[in-house]
Amino acid sequence: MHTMRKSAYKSGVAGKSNALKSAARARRFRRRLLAWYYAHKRDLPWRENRDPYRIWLSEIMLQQTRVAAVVGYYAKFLQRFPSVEKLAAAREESVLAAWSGLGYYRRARMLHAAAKVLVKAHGGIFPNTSEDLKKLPGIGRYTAAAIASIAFAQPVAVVDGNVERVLQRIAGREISGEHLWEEAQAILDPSQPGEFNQAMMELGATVCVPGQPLCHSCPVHSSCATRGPRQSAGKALRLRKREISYMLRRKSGSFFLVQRAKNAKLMPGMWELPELADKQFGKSKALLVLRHSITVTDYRVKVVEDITPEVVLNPSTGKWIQEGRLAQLPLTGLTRKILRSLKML
DNA sequence: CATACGTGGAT
DNA sequence: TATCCAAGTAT
Repeated sequence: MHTMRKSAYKSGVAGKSNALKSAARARRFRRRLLAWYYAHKRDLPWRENRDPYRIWLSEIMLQQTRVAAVVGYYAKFLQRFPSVEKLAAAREESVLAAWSGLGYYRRARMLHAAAKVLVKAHGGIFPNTSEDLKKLPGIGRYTAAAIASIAFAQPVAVVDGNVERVLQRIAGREISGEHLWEEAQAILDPSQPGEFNQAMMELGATVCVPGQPLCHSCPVHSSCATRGPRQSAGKALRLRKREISYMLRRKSGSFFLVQRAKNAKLMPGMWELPELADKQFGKSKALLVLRHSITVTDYRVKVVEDITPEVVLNPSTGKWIQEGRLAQLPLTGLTRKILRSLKML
């Protein structure tokens, strides 16, 4: 049996929620939500068991990433790194290669770093409390609570984007910062925290969605103060626009690729097609033009055939890579997308 | 507390 | 086409 830390859930024990004003209402909410969850939950691969390694991996992959995008990566990653020991023993480049295309590559580096800590300092055994899990690289407050509740049944609530939206709609008002965590903890069913947390997120992801929520299908609509769209507090951040061109050099089954600087802020150490100097955009015939956005910039991307190499920005870091080796290399998502568009991957 | 970090599907 | 935004974390 694991040790509970008072600080981790003290605010919830009294069951004081502003969103659900009485204990009776909170109980009804829990009962209806969980009944709905058991009947409607999606059959997802990380719900097969409570293996903390599998739960952990799923939670890291799901950070800011849709379920649909994760499912395929999850299966392949588990096949490649079936245990925390295997992951810890791997080279970082292999881990990044398995992550290539999923985005937010820092997650993969921190996952790898955390695996090494787990094996070296914890004998490969996962801490079973939110507080201790949070000490590992890449595990913040949300992920720590998710793993602790799902894998170890620790009664700690999670707050992610889904839970935040559900709580706001239920309460019918803005809730922010620490108050969100207090509300979530107050509503949590402490007897089945992992299922309850997942039920809240499932509701937010499939019913209580942004925009037009499916209130007619909602198991807790009678508890809800909003029952409809919220006024969006839209903080539309403008994407910068930029043009960029890459060169495709191909020779007897090999591609010429360059490695990004190890200390680059964006995708350090990952491999991509050689980039051409800015002024080269539009000067030669495009093999392919596509759009691609990377965090805060919206790129118009042009891929040209092999032309004068002196306009290549960073040729010295380049290498000829055999076609068959591409899968083992940490390619950027954009490079992957380009090669796939050209049927070369 | 604001910002950067990737990508692709939904609206 | 343009914008939103998804099971967040680190700085």
